[in-house]
Amino acid sequence: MARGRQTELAILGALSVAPMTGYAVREEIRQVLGHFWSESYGQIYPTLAELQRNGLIEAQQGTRAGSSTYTLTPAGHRRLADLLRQPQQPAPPRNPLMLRLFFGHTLGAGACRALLQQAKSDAEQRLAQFAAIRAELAADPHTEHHPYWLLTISAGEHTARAAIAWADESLAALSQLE
Amino acid sequence: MARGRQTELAILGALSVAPMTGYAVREEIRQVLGHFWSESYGQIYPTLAELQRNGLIEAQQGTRAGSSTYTLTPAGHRRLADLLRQPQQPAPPRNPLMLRLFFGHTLGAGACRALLQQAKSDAEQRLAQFAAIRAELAADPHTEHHPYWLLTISAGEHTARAAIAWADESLAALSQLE
DNA sequence: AATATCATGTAACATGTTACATGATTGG
DNA sequence: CCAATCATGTAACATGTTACATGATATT
Repeated sequence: MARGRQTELAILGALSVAPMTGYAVREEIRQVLGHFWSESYGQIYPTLAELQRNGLIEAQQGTRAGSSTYTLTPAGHRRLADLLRQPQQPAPPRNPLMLRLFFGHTLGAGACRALLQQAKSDAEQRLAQFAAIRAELAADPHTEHHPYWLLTISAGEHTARAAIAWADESLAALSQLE
Repeated sequence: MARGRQTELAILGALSVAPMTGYAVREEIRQVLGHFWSESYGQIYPTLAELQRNGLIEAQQGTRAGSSTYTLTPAGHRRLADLLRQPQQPAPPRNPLMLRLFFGHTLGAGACRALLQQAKSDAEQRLAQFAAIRAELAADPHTEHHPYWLLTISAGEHTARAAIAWADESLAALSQLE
């Protein structure tokens, strides 16, 4: 019980933007928060049930038979504000790319180059996706949320550009090694 | 069984640098890989036992009664090289800071500013730590590993600098909002 | 002698994904 | 009518942390 506060926060947050079904919560998180968050059905449905039991959300009849659209109650809004204010527990870092490069001597210079090139092209793809999201946001401005959503996109862009610069530098350094 | 390949990889990698006890493996990962990896005792000791059963590592009598120093066997070296070559399963992203900023409208501009300032000062501290690690590495160069270890430090530095620039930009943007 | 650090190990708990089962509705 | 998508839910599995129990050795 007491499903992860993080999951609770993500779900209450999604429902604070608009009422929706569990399925839609998952899609929303995948498509909108996808660059920095994720939740699976195995987390979402049990958490929705618990939130409802605790009176933080209410179910309305959805557009289909057997489907429910959930809405935040006033208590749910308060709970969301409360969770947002609690300190983030920093997830222990686990970066599989760095773990491999750290043992680059054993892995070999060629394989390291391949990893770096992959990392660079991943970052470039992310940059393109962020550009697309920016365009979407500009077309349909959710006034209150807009500036904050731009903040998170900007973070993704800064990180991606840093990754590209680092990969270029590192590829050059590896070339010099031979 | 079949403890996470990631954990296996981290432990075999640590032992490939030098033979050591389980306790030392944990310390090594905390202090040397700490910026991009972590393992707990609950993972390390069972994994060491399994690696030994599978003949990938060997135990020697440690300096103390009841303690074991583990060394890679030739099979262990092959296994490490094999694991390093396998594709990284990308851990689903979970960035609690971004999750909070995304709901910044509900959280409030003041609290967002505090989060950004904290993020900036964290990044500055990381930069200082990386500078210290660079100095240490320069004093005692592990010839073969050296260039690869620098790669991972450089990644941390690029990321930290990007975080600082992003935080500054975002703080300015939030100020304009009022 | 007391305290800190080195060292091993596990049980209880927390968290999270995957794969499956099930069925309604929509669009071609 | 058939396929894709919407929708709910759970059981089995995988992963990982925390807290505790235990004791040896080093340091002061």
